[in-house]
Amino acid sequence: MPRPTKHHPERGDARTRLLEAARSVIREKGFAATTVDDLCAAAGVTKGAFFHHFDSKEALGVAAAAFWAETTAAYFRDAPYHAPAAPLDRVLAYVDFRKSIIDGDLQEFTCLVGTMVQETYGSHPAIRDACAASIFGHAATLEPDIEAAMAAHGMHAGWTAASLARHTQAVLQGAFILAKATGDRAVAIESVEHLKRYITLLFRPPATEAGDLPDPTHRRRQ
Amino acid sequence: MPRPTKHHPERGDARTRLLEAARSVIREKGFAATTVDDLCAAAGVTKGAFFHHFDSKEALGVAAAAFWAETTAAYFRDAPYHAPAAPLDRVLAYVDFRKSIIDGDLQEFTCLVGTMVQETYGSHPAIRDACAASIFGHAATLEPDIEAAMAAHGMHAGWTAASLARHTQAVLQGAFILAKATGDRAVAIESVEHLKRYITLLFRPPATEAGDLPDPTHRRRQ
DNA sequence: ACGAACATACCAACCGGTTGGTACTTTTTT
DNA sequence: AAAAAAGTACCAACCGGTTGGTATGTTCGT
Repeated sequence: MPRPTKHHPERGDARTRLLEAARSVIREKGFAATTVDDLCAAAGVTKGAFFHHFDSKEALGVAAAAFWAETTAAYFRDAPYHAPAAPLDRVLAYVDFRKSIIDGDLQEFTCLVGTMVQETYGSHPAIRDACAASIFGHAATLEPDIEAAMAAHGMHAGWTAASLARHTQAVLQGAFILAKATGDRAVAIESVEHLKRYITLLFRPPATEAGDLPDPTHRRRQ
Repeated sequence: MPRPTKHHPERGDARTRLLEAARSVIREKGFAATTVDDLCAAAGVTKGAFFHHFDSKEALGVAAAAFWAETTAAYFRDAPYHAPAAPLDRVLAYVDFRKSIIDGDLQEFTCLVGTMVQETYGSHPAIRDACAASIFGHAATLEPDIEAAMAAHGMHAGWTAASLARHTQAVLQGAFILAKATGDRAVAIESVEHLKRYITLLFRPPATEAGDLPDPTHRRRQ
């Protein structure tokens, strides 16, 4: 492959191409099983270029997690689920959106950092931290809507907005694992539907026992 | 290290020791990053013994998943959560039990097959299938109690007992990932508590509007 | 005696990382 | 403004340790 870049390359520089290659190859094979040569071949660069941009394979892992955090943040920031006026509807629209993007091949909808952190949490703390920042940074973007929904429904629950936000990510990560095990995304979609049902039930006022007075601070919405 | 086995070894034969070593080492480092030498060292055997019992590293992965399925099946079969008389209480007791065993170090409570399947689903179908059998085999043990609970509560839900059983496993697998990312099991416990809340809400009769009569057959929609 | 259960020694391929170099751009000096 | 110096981006070839796997024993129970 003749040099595609003349330092004003048309298809991105080597660093970006390596990060994009890492995104797809690591999602398919995992971090440890992905060799530096794999990444170089997928990116169409040589090893020299790899180690020019990254001090080590571990450094690439950290950069790949950061790259993932950036690109997904932009993707979700521009996604349509922020439109609904009611905060609870935005939360539910997020879940629906996550469900809708479980489509195509496994390596297209699964989570790079969820995959990587399982392999690296013990041996590569730097990668683990970068993955954690991506996961919990994304979870944190859900908190304002959840908190607003809790306020709008006058809830004083035994759980926090932050913990529910984290739980949504746990369900998604677990759904990806089950999908990888079956090779079928249906089982992932199923779990996301359970998650949506959970959130719906959380914000539904409790059943009134005979003799109970409905709590007027529990506003219902549907 | 002088030979510890005299063919009636006191601490198990080489095959079992290798499987036990695989259980702990792979949970810590992942499948790909675990070398055959790692396993031999942890088991206190030589490579000759390894390849006497397993045709390849992949074959060990399959056997480790099967070993995991067997040992966990026995562990859960004898666990105390089967005691409650009411089926829903047994389901909730299962969730409580899973919560209670999230204790100690990460590699002691996380799931071997959940870790392995992420790395191997693309490259080692045999391991993936063995992992899937373990996960969904365990999920299936929950179905009778869930089904009995649905019947006892007269539910006609938009979800099946099997799908809820699978969802519990998704939540657990996701909880393990988050725990690995933070290094703190608290976030895993939190998600299991959300799961318990979900199941509780699922089986709670819907809110009654003012003037509504509680429906004795707790109909469910959606 | 014979096969199952190990051990020892070894290998070829592979893998992360290095070396030394080229082409091009930017900055500094004059 | 031109030349010199320094820096960036990348490449091809190479290196030494590691890895999964093998070939060939040796021990032990029956």
